[in-house]
Amino acid sequence: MATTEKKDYRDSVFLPKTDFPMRGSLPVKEPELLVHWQKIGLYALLRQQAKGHKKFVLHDGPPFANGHIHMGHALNKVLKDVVVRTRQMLGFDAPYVPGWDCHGLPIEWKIEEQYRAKGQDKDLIPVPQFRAECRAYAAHWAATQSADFQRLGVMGDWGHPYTTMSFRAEAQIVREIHKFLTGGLLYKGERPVMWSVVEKTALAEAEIEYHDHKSTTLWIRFPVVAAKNKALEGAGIVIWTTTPWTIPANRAIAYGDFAYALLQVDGADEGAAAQVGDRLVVAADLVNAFCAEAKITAKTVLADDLKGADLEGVVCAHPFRGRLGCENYFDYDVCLYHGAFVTTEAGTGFVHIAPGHGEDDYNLGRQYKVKFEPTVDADGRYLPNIKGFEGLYVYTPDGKAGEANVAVIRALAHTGALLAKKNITHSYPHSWRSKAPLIFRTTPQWFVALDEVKVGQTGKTLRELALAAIGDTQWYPAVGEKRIRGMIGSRMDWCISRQRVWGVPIAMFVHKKTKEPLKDPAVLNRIATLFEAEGADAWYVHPAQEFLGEAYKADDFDQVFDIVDVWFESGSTHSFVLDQTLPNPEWPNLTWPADLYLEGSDQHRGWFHSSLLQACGTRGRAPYQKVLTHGFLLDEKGYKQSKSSGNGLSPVELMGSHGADIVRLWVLSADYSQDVMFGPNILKQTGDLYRRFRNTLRYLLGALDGMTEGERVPLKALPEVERWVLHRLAEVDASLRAAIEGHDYTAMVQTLHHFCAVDLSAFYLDVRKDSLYCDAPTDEKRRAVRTVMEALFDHLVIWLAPVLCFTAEEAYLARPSAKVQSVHLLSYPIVPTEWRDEALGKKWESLRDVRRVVTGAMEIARAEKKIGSSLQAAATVFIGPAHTALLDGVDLAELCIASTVTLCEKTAPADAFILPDAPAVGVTIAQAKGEKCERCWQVRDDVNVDALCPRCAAVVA
RNA sequence: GGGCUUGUAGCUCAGCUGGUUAGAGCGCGCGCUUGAUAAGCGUGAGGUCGUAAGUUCAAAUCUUACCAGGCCCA
Repeated sequence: MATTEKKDYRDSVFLPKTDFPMRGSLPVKEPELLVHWQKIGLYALLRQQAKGHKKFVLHDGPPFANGHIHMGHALNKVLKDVVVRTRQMLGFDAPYVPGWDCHGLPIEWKIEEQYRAKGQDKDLIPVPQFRAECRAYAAHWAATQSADFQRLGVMGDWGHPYTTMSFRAEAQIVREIHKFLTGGLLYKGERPVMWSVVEKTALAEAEIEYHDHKSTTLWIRFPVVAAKNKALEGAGIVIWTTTPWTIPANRAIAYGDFAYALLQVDGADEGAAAQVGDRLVVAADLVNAFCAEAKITAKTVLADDLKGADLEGVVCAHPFRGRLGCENYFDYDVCLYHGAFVTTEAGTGFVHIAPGHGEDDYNLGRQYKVKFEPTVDADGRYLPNIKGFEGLYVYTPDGKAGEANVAVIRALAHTGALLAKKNITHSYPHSWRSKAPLIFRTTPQWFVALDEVKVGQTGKTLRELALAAIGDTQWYPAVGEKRIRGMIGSRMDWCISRQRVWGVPIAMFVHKKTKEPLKDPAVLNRIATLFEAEGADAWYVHPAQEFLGEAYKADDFDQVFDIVDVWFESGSTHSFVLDQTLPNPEWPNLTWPADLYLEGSDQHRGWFHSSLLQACGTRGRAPYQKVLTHGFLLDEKGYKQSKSSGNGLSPVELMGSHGADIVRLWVLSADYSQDVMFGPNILKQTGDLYRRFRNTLRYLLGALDGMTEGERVPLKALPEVERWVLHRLAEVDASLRAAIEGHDYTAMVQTLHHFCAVDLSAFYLDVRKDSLYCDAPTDEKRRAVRTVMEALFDHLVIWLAPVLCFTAEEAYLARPSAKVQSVHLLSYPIVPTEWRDEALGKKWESLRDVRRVVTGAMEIARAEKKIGSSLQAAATVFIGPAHTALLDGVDLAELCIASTVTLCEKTAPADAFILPDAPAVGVTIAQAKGEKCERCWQVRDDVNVDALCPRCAAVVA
């Protein structure tokens, strides 16, 4: 009687076996691995192991110690981590010391806010106490961020990071300031800032908000007293302003790059200030608009093509020249200058310039060396030198309009200079706190000179040095160079003083009489030494005389209490972190200059910029060899992420829900040289990407169950497919190294993924299932397969380690053969040169082309219900002579996972399947004849009574 | 408003210095497998290369303008 019951040989098949789970459960597993790394002291092991290797130092740009990390931080830190890890695995000693930027306004605000919430006046709090609270606040957030960065898998010296508020850092920052002082680069100047008369303080950009504001706009003529073009003499240059109170501060007039008209008034309405016969100059395009405002009813255009050459050198009188009560204060010349910022959008095409009361005004004034004086005091009142207007308020202490505008308008009307006025409502800066309108006002500030002074013995100015240093630096992407060059080339002197509390003081003394800063090294040393011992608080705690010593009298000096711009501080991190020439360097394993700075592209204006100026001013060159920038984080639609639009995702939450490796993989699969998008869809796709990597590792782990060294087969004894895999491994290795060299990590990830998905999963691993599952463990072929699979695993796990630092570790430790405590202690494998075999590579490309025709044909047979699994198929492959040599000795059935493949060197029949790419190959599919081997599932004609093919029968026996 | 910059299938990316029907992977549809199974294999459908002009025998690739973004300034 025939057996109807099928035999079950499942237990005799060598299926993959591993404890490495298919699902990562990363939120659970990753923290365990962090503990493992901590336990073995991984960072220290890495340093120890790489001792003596060539250094690669990435100097960390310090994030601000304020608030939770966001995806932008994650992007930046993961990139840095991958750079460091890949360099380390390439054989460098790549230490990483993370740091924090701890001083600055936002932290001050938070502390002020706490006082306000308690109803206390922060101005009554002693400075050291206030600073102590700022310090505690910064320390708290640095610790929080540190935990988050570590959770991301970022490897570094977390036990010993740098901060800008450590006593050592504060002391070194003050020493760096002193270098600029003694080098003569530091000077005191005046500069307009946004000023609140209510709070009596300068405001930073972030403290300003814009609201609608009603202003009186004026059309004012300035009589021409001298001009090259004689037609202009006696005419009036008409300016337009929205801030009447700045007229007493007027020192110049700016014109633009367009045509101006000279017109003669022929008729005017009653009440018009312009008289018949008056000649006036305005932009040609604005003649009609102006005449309407000035009630000029008839005019003759005497010229309409006056250009820069006509206007250059024109000298006007101030409208208040000779005015009674002004004591000749306004008798100076008002000259015309070209200003690129002048437009014809509104007004007259002439901009009145008060260098003390506007950014453009100030710059133009500096450019043409226009003399000016302070006009308004801290309370918003005209200073006594403004004769005729002294003591009038621009804005009163409660933020209301003062008398200044009205007084100025009245005076202008009196002198006949006022041609028209009109009220407008426009967007105007206000204090975010008091909501009062702001004014531009000059205040004394400390500047670093870019052009006026030579730096040390270099014979070059700071700007020249910086521009040269830009050329000596490698910029990735290359456009970065252009960007920073433009900024350094056109920027003004560096204003490094801030009237704040939480920072490093510009600790020095200025002689009360001579106004000369004291440069005595003994004094400066005492300052730095005390800072090193007690922090910068020392400046507020110790009496001035203690710093000055016995050689000077404190009464003769003003102590400077301005603090330094935080950009100067972060621009100095290279000194107190990297500089090995300082006494007792804190991180002796670092080097100066850094090999690499890596930050977002906004840092061309920020950290790259300030570090460059700082280092050029103190050391004559850039603190970095190479600068890499990444783009900004955008949402999936390409819009910027912001709190208000709610399109941001928290990396901390993502690590809790998906895992850090997913976040890391996202970073590395995006092109970071441009802006990087992120959102739910991209997250999902990253998860899919991840699973492919994870499952590839898992399959290899399962396939290698019980693998021993003795099982390995030498290269020469390997079948061709195995040798082809090794060839691919060699190719991938070369691609990866090239990608890493060019910082093209996207290519690195894509190469790896393509290899796993296309070469391995869809081809090699699939083809070798038969041998792996069914051949005897001692079978030479199966041993060859496992030899190659072991090589695959050993390479992949290391290649993936810099990116999937958790998953790679988990997989590595899952191998019983793991030789070291962590995959991260390994270097990239050196691929044996004999693995590379170009001819074999080409051959197998062609074989896979043939395979594609067969799988295509099978798909049709499946659709026709002729076959289900590919092992039910018997394929006939029709080839031309070109393929004879290619297929010689090749087991196509095995490659195509068919039960039989018959080669036929004939023209394919009409019903054969042909792919357009491979017209020389035709395939027909029939059902395989014979019985199914119940163990290997091949359909054969030699299956025995136990439903086994001879091979399987031998293995089972 | 200025400087720099981006826009190729639903998603992430390739497409070198202009040259045949624009590629890959993922996702999606369909099918197979049920011995990688919350997996694996096969196969199919998706793009007027942001828009519009122009240069050229020929443009995703060069030029200009425009649209929509981004960074930094004003």
